[in-house]
Amino acid sequence: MRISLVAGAPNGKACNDCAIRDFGVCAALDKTDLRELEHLSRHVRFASCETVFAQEEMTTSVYNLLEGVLRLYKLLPDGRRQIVGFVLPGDFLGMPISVRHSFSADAIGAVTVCRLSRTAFARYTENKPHLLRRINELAVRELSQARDHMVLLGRRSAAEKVATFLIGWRDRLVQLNGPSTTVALPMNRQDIADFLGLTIETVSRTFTKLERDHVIGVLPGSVYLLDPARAEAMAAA
Amino acid sequence: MRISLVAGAPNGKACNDCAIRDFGVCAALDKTDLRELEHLSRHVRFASCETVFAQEEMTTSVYNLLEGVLRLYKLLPDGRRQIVGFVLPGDFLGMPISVRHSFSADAIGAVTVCRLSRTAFARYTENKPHLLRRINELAVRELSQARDHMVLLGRRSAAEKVATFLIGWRDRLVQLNGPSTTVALPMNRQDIADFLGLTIETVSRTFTKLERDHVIGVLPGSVYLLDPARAEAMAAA
DNA sequence: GATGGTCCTTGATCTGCGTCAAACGGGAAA
DNA sequence: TTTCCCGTTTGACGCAGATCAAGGACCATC
Repeated sequence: MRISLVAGAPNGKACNDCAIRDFGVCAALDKTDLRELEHLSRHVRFASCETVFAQEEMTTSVYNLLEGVLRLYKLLPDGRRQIVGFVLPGDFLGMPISVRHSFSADAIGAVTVCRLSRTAFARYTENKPHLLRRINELAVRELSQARDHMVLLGRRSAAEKVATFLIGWRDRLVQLNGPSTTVALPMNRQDIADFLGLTIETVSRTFTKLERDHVIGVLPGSVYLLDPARAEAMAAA
Repeated sequence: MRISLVAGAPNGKACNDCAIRDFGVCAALDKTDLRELEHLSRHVRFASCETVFAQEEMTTSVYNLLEGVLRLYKLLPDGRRQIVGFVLPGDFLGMPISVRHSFSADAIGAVTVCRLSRTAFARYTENKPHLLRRINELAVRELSQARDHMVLLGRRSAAEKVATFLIGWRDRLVQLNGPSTTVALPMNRQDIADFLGLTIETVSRTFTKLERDHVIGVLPGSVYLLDPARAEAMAAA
């Protein structure tokens, strides 16, 4: 975990030209609001495996992810890890329940975030019901995803877990980058295992099995879906 | 699942005298706001095992639980069930992500809910930033609980799951009713199993084992903690 | 008091996934 | 080219928890 690089403040037209302008939290804001927001935000870059914030740390900031991928995870005292989510560009990270973070976030590959002071952002939202509703909407969507993931963790087999993960991840990438035959997997096998409540060996074996069954093809850093329908069926049932 | 009984509209002082006045969503509202809200809400009672709403149904209402306990669950096509939460008085049920419910809610024992039209409530909240912030706060708290539960489902042993459940449930009841030596368990063993991602047999065996180890005492419909420290240690580690 | 139903517990056995251990493969450094 | 490293795969084996099956315990109804 190396020292993070702080980029300069976004220039005058930064927020308006932001890559995630139209689908992040900021989608709820008009040009005037955005101009005000620009003064509160700073772009910050993190190298692979750097920690954006850690469990138990004070929550001083909120974040929008601009580029790259983050993993969010919780650790048990004995070191067992559960990844509670992966964060993609446009996702908002800024609804701390308490003064301390209840999970850690670190970079999978290089990332850029848009960071804002938590208190300044709270003040900013205070009388912007449209923004509050937007944040609400995002929170509720995340809650819904969290519940879906509970079903996966509590009630699905290893093969179903892996298939569900691949389909879900593909759908998120498609929404971001448009259709593609291959599904990039920037996270490693251990991350996938800790997300699905499995071991790395079981994930690896399951990938191999799906490959033998001609459902997927496995490449370094990605997979491609040979039989999307089969994969979707496994994810649904 | 029998027909639900619709109680009369709350009388003039209902909202102000409401049992959950001070800790539900409505805690964010003053007397004037409450008076307005009264016209939008109806108390509805459900008998044990009646369904308040079901997965895939249209979301027409939002709810505050007044009395009793609800279970929230998702079903897989083949019937596997994951309970995603238990609802206690004061809890708010009203943040649908889409036009259809993504989970079902039904009564564990007799319950009373305060029901409001979803659209009327949305209109009501529109220019009440304090209420929006309150709803946000509740959503974020639920999200945090959901993530904790992911850790439990993905990374804990059966004994840890049961201990964590008992401690968590006790804490919620204490917050509601004050300290007590016994922990009421209105839900049955199958519910506990489906909440913890276990089978009913494993839950039963784990209760028996905790009793043999003098951690808990098991009674019909409740348990008491003989060694709360041991139970808490199992829940933490 | 008998009957049936529901929920819970217990025992015997099975199995999916975890654990332990070794080998593979591709990229970086020497 | 060789060596090392690290992420990944594969194999052998073990076990926590699932499955299958049989018994309680309690309660309502007759």
